[in-house]
Amino acid sequence: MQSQDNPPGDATHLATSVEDFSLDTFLPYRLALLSSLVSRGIQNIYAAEFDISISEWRLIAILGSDGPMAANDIRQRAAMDKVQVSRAAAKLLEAGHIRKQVDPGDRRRATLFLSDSGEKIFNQIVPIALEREAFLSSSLSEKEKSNLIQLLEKLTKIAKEMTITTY
Amino acid sequence: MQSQDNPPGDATHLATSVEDFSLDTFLPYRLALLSSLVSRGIQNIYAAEFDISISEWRLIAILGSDGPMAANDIRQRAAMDKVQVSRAAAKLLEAGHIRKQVDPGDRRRATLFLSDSGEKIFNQIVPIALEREAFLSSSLSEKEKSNLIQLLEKLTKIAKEMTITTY
DNA sequence: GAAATTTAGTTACAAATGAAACCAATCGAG
DNA sequence: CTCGATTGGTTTCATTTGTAACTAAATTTC
Repeated sequence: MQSQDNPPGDATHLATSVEDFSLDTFLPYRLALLSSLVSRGIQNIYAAEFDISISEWRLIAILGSDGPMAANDIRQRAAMDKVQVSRAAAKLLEAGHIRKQVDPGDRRRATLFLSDSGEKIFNQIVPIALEREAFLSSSLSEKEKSNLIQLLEKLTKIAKEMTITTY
Repeated sequence: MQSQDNPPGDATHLATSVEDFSLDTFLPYRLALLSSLVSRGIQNIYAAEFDISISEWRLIAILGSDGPMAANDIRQRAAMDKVQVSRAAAKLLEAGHIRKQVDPGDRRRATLFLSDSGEKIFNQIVPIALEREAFLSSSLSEKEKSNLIQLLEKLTKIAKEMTITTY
């Protein structure tokens, strides 16, 4: 039984009743599907060309665009959990793409920053990332793009409220 | 150096140059962040109340809304890979939430369908899922919602083309 | 100023995931 | 027929991830 304003096959309306339910219009599923497709594509590139993972790339991206900061700041900035950050940092340190300088005032903290090779990777990856992003969103108009980011932002805000996280 | 039409702090415009680059406006990151927040929230509910994972829920959702089908059809329908489907099906079989009937014409194939307990879970979860979805998208107008689904659909189509998958 | 608490970050272990190899049934060309 | 290729699905193994426990430094409390 379909309601009047949710005609069958119209994937642009969210379902409101059990009878209407379909994964196709179920927002969490659509998001998960798209995100996994996109991430996978990107991951392959980063892994093949630079031998780094997505979370390592995130650290590089943050340190590259925002400048040096402590692991904990990265955690907040990128909504990663501390284990993720710690692991990514450990790998990047070992690979020599970042360095750490222990804060003399508080020896628990250490400021992380890109090494020369880290800078280099950042400068190389950004254009590739932007190019892929451009291609991905090539079917959208400028207006649609900004619209999308705005919508995602709204949803993210609510999703954060709904989840009890340590982020 | 910011370009004229990408003012700093305006998260609604995608970056176009290395100087502009920020994770905040990087679509793949925004998607990954939102998707992981949403999935995590949902996963907790499904796990706590029904002891099933996200992929198991997907099988139930598909079998519940589209009716019985073979594992391979589920794979296509839900853009899951065959290992995922196989594992989810194995667990659901063991838990007694689905059953399988081997196709006598082609003994490699088997049709999967919900058992009574599977039906029950489906009927219980759908309202919860829809409620959460409604809450998640409560900050969006009807128009924005349908807009969003449409945009996600466009992106998904392109993302699929960009990725060489077995899906 | 010693004991309890909090904060920053790491480590350890279990569960989830991904890639590739694998098995078994069917199809299809010669 | 029959031997190679394809299809449907499972298993194996290595890597990733998530949760919780843990260390070490700093801060607070009494």
